[in-house]
Order: sequence, then C-alpha cells, then structure tokens
Amino acid sequence: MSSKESKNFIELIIESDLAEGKFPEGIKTRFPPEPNGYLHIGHAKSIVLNFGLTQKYKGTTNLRFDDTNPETESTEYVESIKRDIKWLGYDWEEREYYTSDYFDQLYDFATKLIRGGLAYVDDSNTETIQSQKGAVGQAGTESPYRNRSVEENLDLFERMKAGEFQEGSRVLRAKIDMASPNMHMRDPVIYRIKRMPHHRTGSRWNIYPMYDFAHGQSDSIEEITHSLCTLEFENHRPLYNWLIEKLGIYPSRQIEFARLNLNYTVMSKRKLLLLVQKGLVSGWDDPRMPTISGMRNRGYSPASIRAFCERVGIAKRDNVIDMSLLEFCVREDLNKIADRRMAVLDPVKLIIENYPEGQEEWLPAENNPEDDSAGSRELPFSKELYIEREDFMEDPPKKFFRLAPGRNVRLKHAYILHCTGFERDEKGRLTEVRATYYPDSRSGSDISGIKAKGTLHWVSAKHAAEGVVHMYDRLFKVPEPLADKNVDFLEYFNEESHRIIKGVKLEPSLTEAQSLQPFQFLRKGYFVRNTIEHNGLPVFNMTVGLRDSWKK
RNA sequence: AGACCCAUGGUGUAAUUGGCAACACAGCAGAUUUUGGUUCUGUAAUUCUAGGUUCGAGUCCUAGUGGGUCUACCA
Repeated sequence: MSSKESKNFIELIIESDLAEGKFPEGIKTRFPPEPNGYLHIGHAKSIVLNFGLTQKYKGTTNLRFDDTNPETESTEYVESIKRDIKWLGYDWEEREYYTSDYFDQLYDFATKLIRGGLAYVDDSNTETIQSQKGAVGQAGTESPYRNRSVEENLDLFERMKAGEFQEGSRVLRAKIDMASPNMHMRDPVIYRIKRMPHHRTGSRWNIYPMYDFAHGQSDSIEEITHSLCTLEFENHRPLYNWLIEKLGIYPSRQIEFARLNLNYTVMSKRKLLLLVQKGLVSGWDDPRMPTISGMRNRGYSPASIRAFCERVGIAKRDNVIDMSLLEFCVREDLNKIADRRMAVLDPVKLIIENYPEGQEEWLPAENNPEDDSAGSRELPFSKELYIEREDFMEDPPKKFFRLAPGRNVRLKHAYILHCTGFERDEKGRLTEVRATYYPDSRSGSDISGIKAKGTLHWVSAKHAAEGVVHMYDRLFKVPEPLADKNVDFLEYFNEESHRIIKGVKLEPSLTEAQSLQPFQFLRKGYFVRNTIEHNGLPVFNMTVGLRDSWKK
C-alpha cells in the first residue's frame, strides 16, 4: 500500500510476540462495545485498530457486547452497533459474542474465588463501602464481613443469585488489599444484586458481574491474545492480571492506547446524549454529531473514516486531532468517487441577451474529471440561467475572477460570456445580471480565441429543479469546549452549526439522485442526498466544502 | 499532594532501539487548470528543564516541571 512503514507501539509488541513464537495460531483481538449508546468516531478508531491488526497479522477479531448492566442496555443499541460496524466495512463473521452468554461461567469463577478465600460477601451498604475505601494517599479499612467462612460466603452468594436479597443489600467483593495504593485493588466489588430484566437473559439472573469481573474473564474465555482498550483502564490492569492469575485462566494481555479527541466537538457518550436531550441536535444521527450514524448522514464515506483512523496513529499520549485532517480524508476519497453536478445555492438570474429566445441545447459534461469511467451527462442550456449571487460584483477587487461589468467569464461546460449590465431593486439587492455570449466559444469546440480567467457554475432557469440544502458547520465555537472546567461546554454550542437553504436551483439530473449518494457540487463542496425530502423537494446535506484558496 | 501513565514543529505521528530529527495535516509562496477543486513544486517551524552515563542521547539514568487517570453496587 503506502511506502511509509512506520509501526505503532502495539504493532511492535505483536511483532515481538510473533517473533518469539507465542501465537502460532495467530492473534485474537476483540471490539467490546457496551450496547448502551451509539458508536462514534472514537469507537471507529478502536474498530479500525482491532480489525486492522488481525488483517495485517494473521488472526481474528470478535465482536463482543459487554452487556453486564441491564439498566442501561438494549437490543436497539445492539442493532445500531452492528449496522455501524458493517457499514464501516468490517466483518466479525460468526464471532458475535455477548458477555451475558458467559454468566454461568462467570458465576463459577466467582465461587472458585470464594473457595480459595479470595472473595467474600459484604453486607455493608454503598456508603459504608465507600467510606471504608479510604482516600488517595491513605489506606482504607477492612470490612467487618471480610473474614467470613468459605461456607457462609458460598451460601450467601448462592442466595444472592437465588434472589433472596434486596438490591443494594449485599455485594461480592474480591479480597485483595485495602491498603493498596491502587484504589482498584482495595477489595473491588465484583458482583452486585440487580433485580432487573436483561435484554438477553431476561429475569434469569438477580446478580450481575461488574466490568472488572466480566471484561478480562470474557477476554480469557475467548482466548483474546491482545486486549486493547483506552488509557483510563490503565489502573485496572493490575486487577485484570490478578484475577486471571488467581483464576488460573487464559492470560490475555491488556494494552492501553490514547482515545481519540477531535477539536470543535465532544466525544463522550454522556455529553453527546446531553446534546440530544437538550434538543440542540436532532438525534444521535444528526449530521453534526461525531457518531458513525451522524457521519453517514453527513456524507462521510466508510473509506474516508478508515483512512482517518489510520492516519491519526496509535500512541499513549493525550491528543486532540484537527478537524481539518478528517476533512482532508473525506475530500481525498470523495474527490475520486463523487460525480460532479451543478447546483446554485443562492441564485440570481442571468440573461444572455444575444441568445435566441426559446432556443435550448444540451451540452455534454463529464461526471468526474478524476475518473473517466464515470462517464458523462447532458446539461440543458438556454437564454435564462441562474448563477451564484456571490459570483457577481459591481465593483470588484483586482483578484476577483468572476462576473463584473465589462468582464469575461466562462460558464462551465458552456460558453464564454461578456457582462453587459445588471439590475438592482429599490433596496439595492441584485436582481439580474445581463451578458452576451460568444457563440464560437462553446466548450470542446472553442475557436473564439477569447480567454476568461474564471469559470462559473450555472443552471438553466427553465430546466432547473428546486431543492433544499442543509449546510453544516462545527458543533462548537471553540476548539476545545471541555478545556475550561468552569464553563459548561454547552455554552460553546455553535447555534449556526445548521443552516437550511431553500430555493436552491439544481441541475435536472439531481432529482434522480439516490439517497446518501455523494456528489460534488461544482465550486461548492461535497453533498449527499438526504434520506428524507422536504415537502416533496429533494434535500442535500453538505458533507464538507471544497478547499478554498481564494481569500479576500 | 498516594499509585500509575504521558511529554518531539501549530496539530498528530515516526526515528533502523544509542548514530545527520522525518512524514502527514494545517500555514505561506509559486506552476498547471474550462471547478479559486484536483495535481505539482518550493518554504518556514520540532526533541519540557537541569544534571549524569557515553566518542555520541529525542532515545538510557536521576531530579524537577507540566499534563492525564484513579477513591461508581457504570463500562
């Protein structure tokens, strides 16, 4: 593929493992989402990493739903997650697993710990357990229930499972070290009572394992060789390893990397949820959201997201990626695959004075200059056209290449024009531009010898289709809305992040566009057909603008 | 201020593991262009600080500084 052969630290670890002959059967990774929300670009980084690694080296990646908290999880999320992963272009084949499928094994693991004197049932309430936890620089105190007999613990745990106790009345704790400088080792809770139906196991269970007693064990059950997670789990690793060691199960290895942050947006599920709940966005799949579903509606291609995730790299230091890198990746891909079309977003009438009344001709136009196989289409041309309001200036600066009195300009795929005049209404608003055309300057057969500095896009007034365009901008007004802990990030919400433009003039072929089909609107940017219409009119979402090196 | 982790141009990520600090994005300048797009060329800008080891340190050691994570019956 590319010539750069630089490896990230995880690849280095894997290569060294492989060199030692550790995994003759190949490596195994997993992508372990909790089905309690939608996937975002940060998850995409993890998906691309996990699946990418097993594609590059030999191996397999499991999809595992980490569903140990029935309170927040649902099959609706399971479905959306599966859809997003597939859309990104990854296939977990038959390896679709659920932590809830391991509940029996996990229960056995817990009893094994109890029998080994390494876990105990604690009758203390939440507050007591919290206060006994101690503080960062100071040891905790041991629970009075810490030294119950194995028999009593077994009996109590069995009855917790049987549903004999109320929620919150008892927990199972690992017996480790209340004085450990690592808070996670101070007798962590590993099972809690929850009388609540689970999306897969129904009401079969009254107790559910905690993350620390489910994730690592599931990795082990699946014989995951490299369990990749984000930095905040670094402090959990000693516990992860302790449990594997005491249980004597497959030694999966946890490796942490820095999560993805993007400027001008937020990445946490909780904060994204807040935007939805406050009605600041239309939903999880709003095109402004950094969710996979939002980006899909925005028109980002799977290939561009994958390319982006590969370019950001994998390391352990906190990072904030420039939105411009994402936009670059999107343009890079769309430039190659998006058919060109013409659409006038802010139309003003252009009259070609010397073009015969009633005449029309159909001009050939290539669909994509970057791809000959994309073919061409025909564009209707006539005496009255629409051009972009901003493409005319009465008194232009020297570097303005567009229409102005007395100036020439090329109409893309058509003729060269000479601007002869314009009209404004009483409020000074431009209502019409007038010009003459050079009949022998037609694109492809230009023998006029006239040169024009600029080229404009246009749409024939008579043939134009009407449409609606949704313009999008960054979600927040500042690069790092979370940087100042004294300011609520919602205060930085960009009220102008969504703008609806009506009365857009579209070239006729655009009415046949497929839902989510990407286009480049010439000189404007990349757009996709929205999945829904607006009063019967086609709607297009702006994905990203074209790079614009014309600064005034 | 207990433990753990991190520190390389504006932003990210590399550096054959101790041997001339590079790649991408962004910026700037120019060429090409029937999209002010694409493409191409050029350009500026980098090893947190102080010691130490070494012929040689971005890399190893010590201390400091700065930042992150951790005290949920969430994951």
